[in-house]
Amino acid sequence: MGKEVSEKILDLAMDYIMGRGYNAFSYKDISREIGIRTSSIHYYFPTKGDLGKALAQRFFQSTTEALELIDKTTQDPKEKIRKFVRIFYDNLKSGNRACPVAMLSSDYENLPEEVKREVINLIQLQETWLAKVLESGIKKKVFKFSGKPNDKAKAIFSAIEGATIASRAFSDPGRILITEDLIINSIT
Amino acid sequence: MGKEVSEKILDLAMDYIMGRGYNAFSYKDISREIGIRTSSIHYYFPTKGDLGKALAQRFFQSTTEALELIDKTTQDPKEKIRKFVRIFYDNLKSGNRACPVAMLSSDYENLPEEVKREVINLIQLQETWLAKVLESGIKKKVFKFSGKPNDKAKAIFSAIEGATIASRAFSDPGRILITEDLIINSIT
DNA sequence: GTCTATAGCCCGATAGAC
DNA sequence: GTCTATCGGGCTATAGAC
Repeated sequence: MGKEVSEKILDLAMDYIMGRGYNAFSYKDISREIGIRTSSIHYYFPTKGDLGKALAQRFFQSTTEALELIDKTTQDPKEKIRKFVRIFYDNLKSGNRACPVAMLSSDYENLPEEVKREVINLIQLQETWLAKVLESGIKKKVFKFSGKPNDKAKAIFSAIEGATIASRAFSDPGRILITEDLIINSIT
Repeated sequence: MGKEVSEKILDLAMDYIMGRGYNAFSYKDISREIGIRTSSIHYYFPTKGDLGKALAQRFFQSTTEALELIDKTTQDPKEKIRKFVRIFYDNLKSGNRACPVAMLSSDYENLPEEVKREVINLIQLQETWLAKVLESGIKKKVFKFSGKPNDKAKAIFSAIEGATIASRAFSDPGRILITEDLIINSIT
């Protein structure tokens, strides 16, 4: 049994967003690759905002699971952060795709309202997780920094997002790794 | 004597790029604000690529001068980096504008060739300057880090760019300041 | 240098047949 | 569910009058 059409649409839209951004792909791009007409895509996702929202929500789900997996398999806070960064690195290595949150954030002003809301949720999910890891690292005395874990989490996430954008633009995934060093150095 | 029309066009285009991005403003947006027709803008900048290129080159010039000013008025490497970050912070405070390089980088795939080239130049200009500051900081023993200054410069610039994107999207310039802390902590 | 007018393209979206 | 056909709008860009 093949994949549902709506799933194929979401997969392709995700690739386009990670590679070019939300406003740089069209229903036509997707229709061409799937082999159906643009009007058929509107059957599944009446507006592009609907598509963006569905896609962001699906990504929220898979990100939640990825973070839970890290928590389940790793205790050391420093190692958790390394695994977190690894996700972004792998996306860049395989297909030069930036984090969808970074792409959506840099296009934030031009997004439909319903998509904006999902972007906020995605950032909060990841920054909250990072803050929790930082706190546990402080408690275990493997991390050392001044300031609130929450603020540190914001700075770390921004740094990773910036690195994915530069990495993708210049096809240089190595930028993620040197950013990982910067982050680890700043909290140990 | 008023400003040249071509200067007004460049000023407005710069504001739009810093606020929305290169592909999210049109000749019509600019024509509306200046009070001339779009065809008149084509008289000064035949294609949008010409406009983007001219604008990036003008920004290269002003950035060069800003960096020279820092070098002339500041000796302490740490203080140089603080002044560098301050530039991005001020742009966000006054008008919620992100660094044009960050905006252009995140839209990189969708830029005309001639603009892409200028973006590369702009990044190199700033990363080279940062690397120089880092080296002098190492020599003066006010900085301490492993790895190449060049790589550290890339990571620092990416982090700042990411912070400006998040700051602008969520109207929270404070993100720049916590990123400044992260950077300073990672090299001292 | 600025205008009017328009070409040519792409976009998201809808109506209605099958 | 998928199609054809089309609408209304946006965009960059050009031709040619003044």
